[in-house]
Amino acid sequence: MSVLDHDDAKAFILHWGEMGTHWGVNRSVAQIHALLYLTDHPLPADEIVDLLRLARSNVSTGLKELQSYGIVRRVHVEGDRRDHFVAETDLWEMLMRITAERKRREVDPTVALLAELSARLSKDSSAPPYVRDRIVRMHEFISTLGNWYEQVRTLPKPTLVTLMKLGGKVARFVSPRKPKS
Amino acid sequence: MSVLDHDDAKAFILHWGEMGTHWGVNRSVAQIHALLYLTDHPLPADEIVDLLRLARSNVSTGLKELQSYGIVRRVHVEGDRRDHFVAETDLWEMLMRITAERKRREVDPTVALLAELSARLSKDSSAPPYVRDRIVRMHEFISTLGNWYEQVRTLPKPTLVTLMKLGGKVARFVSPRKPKS
DNA sequence: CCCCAGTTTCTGTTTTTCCAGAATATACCG
DNA sequence: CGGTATATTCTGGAAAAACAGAAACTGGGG
Repeated sequence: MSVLDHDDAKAFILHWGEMGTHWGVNRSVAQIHALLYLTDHPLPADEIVDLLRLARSNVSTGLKELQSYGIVRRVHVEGDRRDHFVAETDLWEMLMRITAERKRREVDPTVALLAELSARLSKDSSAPPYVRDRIVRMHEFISTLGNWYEQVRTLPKPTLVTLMKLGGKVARFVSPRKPKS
Repeated sequence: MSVLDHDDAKAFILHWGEMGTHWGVNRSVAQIHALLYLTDHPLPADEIVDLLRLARSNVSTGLKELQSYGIVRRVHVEGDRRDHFVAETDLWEMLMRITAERKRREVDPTVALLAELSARLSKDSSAPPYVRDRIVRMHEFISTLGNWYEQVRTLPKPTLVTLMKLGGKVARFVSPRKPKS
């Protein structure tokens, strides 16, 4: 008796797995996440193995990965020596943690590289000006996005929700010359 | 004589390629994009082949892909029968087009699936309530994000830039009870 | 201090993705 | 209407990623 008895749950897990592959997350990891997300009680690794038909080793690696994102955590279940796992179910929280971790892993190193290249290019008079210009602009752009993200991510969840519901209307605050039309 | 004579340009192109692989974009495609981004004049496919050491066929496929994202376009060069290609250099524009296309390709189908599953689960009394609940919440969440994105993306670029520079300060507009502290 | 359930790391295999070159198609010119 | 230059699609092989199973490790009992 598990969520996998339901075709809709199965469909969700499969889709989530595919989705993962399109965003650079391995299929098994995404499937494990989907399974835990749908389940309302902690699951031990063995059970994940049975349900998703994955090798024990992959489940172990996958769980480690999900924990490093902070969207799955180990919990202890009374009277069972095995580790059990549960997923974050607050979707805002989940999104924030995933984006934060991906920024750390991929965006930050990119910004670091761009900073280095920008610095070197500014001194190198043999570099074509348009190359320098484009690297510098890319650096500024990604840095700015990154800083914006770091600021926004610390806002309280309810504020974020409100802002999102506002949608395009936030623009009113910045361009007061443009009335409701 | 090309941008590839410069080590910094080379480094950028290689890094951009790797970056691609981490986000589900194939390395060649990302490299072609980086090369065109750094170059200040239209390049014909053959030249991309020489510069990046890729097969002609892959360059063709890659360019098609980049064009489908709308971040590279074909231009004609006086006195040359071959197609030439240039990349979008406005980074906001680039970001918007990439995100729009990825939403179309990956997020929209996901929302569609979630809608279907939600609908079916609401009628299926045999489904555990927590499964229904979690699918429904995921559906609402992603839909909301999607709608927010569609609204924001139509805002004029300068407005977006201003909003971004505001950073966390936008929160002031929504929670007026919290002064500057 | 040894045993054993539970977990992680390692290694060879399978699967998937990527890509070079060949084959095919399309546009342009005389 | 050929012929040539350019571009795209197809296909088999190479490279990379994912995975299963075995081996190694860990940490509580007894």
